Amino acid sequence: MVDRIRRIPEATVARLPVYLRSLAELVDEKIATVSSERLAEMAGVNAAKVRKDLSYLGSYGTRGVGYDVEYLLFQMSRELGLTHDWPVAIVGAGNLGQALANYGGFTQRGFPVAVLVDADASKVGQIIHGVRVHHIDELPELSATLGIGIGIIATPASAAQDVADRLVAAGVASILNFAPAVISVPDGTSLRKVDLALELQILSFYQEHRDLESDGAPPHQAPLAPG
Amino acid sequence: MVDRIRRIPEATVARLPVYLRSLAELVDEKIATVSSERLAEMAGVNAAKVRKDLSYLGSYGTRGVGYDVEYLLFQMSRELGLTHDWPVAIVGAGNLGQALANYGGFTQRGFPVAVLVDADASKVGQIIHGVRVHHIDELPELSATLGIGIGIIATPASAAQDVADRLVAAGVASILNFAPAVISVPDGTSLRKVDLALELQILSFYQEHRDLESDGAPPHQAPLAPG
DNA sequence: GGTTGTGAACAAATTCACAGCG
DNA sequence: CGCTGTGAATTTGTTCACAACC
Repeated sequence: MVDRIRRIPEATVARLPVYLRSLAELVDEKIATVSSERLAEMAGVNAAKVRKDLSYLGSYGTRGVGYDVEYLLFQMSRELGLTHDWPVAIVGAGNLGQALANYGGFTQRGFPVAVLVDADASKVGQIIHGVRVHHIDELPELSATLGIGIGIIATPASAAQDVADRLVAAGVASILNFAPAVISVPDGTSLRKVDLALELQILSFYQEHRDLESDGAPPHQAPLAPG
Repeated sequence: MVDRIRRIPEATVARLPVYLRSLAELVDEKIATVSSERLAEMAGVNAAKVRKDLSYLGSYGTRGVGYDVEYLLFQMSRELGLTHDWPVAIVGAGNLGQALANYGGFTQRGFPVAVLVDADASKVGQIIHGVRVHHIDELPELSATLGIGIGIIATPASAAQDVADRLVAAGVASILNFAPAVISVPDGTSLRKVDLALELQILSFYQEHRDLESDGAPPHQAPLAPG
């Protein structure tokens, strides 16, 4: 495979972290090699998809043998940009923001919560789960000083667009939005959304339509969001 | 359009709640009619997609005019199964579970948190944000008594599969999994996943690859997860 | 023999473009 | 005339099936 213009499909990018997690488990179990079949089982997809996905990263497998777990883990980490930490800022120190600040999974996976930010002056100065709350007006300085690469919006929907604008203005180029609102960002800014109630509404649809269908509707299997 | 065998594509189902939210905003603003163009703008998609999506629900628009907001809202609610409440059980009364129990957005959108469930006996009996914690062994009775339709897994990854099995055994047919683990459920059970760290890892990829591409890579625009 | 890597076939989703209708 | 509804075209994603290779 020629090494040029390897644009990785969005659907594949969305699955790479799942493979990564599976590989990390294999490392823990001291397993040195893994087949696409085994990896597929762990990731909850099929083997052809695993092979196709991994092929976008390069030819890192060995025919007749499988993939070297550690080597593949390293290559994938590199491709995902996970060889260094990405400090994040959480905007909104309410219930959700506080819970996220306390969620160990972020730091553990290389996304230390460097700062909490809120518009409410009475919250500023508090230390929540070891993270200091700053006023949102300080975002530009904080962003530069702490090297914030990712902003998490955990505010009410009504504030979300304004917060997004401020994050962008502060130089934060990646945003994860938990507010139940559609927000828009300029080209060059990455945006993903997590809408909790929306997920339940989707489940509601499939529950409501369960065995209403006469003929072999597949049970609902949510794939990972592309992107 | 004949009314038979209207199977709605997964990608469409995943967008319906976004349209629903937009319609609710229009109702608040006392706006009676809306064009696909306007709705598209609010939902952050394009107009052709809105029209195609809505066409799966039926022919509810009027050519030359647009869609009646209230009528469309009603039809969509009905299709999504949101004309009645869906009580949910949250499994795992740790940080995340408690935060979710306290998240007003669920109840407000028709998903009241009826019960928190945990394996830790010392947590049982506590009232967290108005919700009583029960032992996980009580799941079958709770499920039946409270009419639980949806279970939310907010446990560590290591417990997730076991919890899923217990939910299924208790008759809960829809599961939303927050644990960073792949879980499998039998046919007939709906499953969706929200993996917080995974979203950040995807953002990391696009941040790492920003303007590495020579020629017109589109900026990352995360669509909604199909399903 | 066993497993990868990948073209080719297939399926799903998106977008175009315009006929149809109010 | 304006906007919906939808076939057709296009793009994106998945799966198949097998040649290539260890």
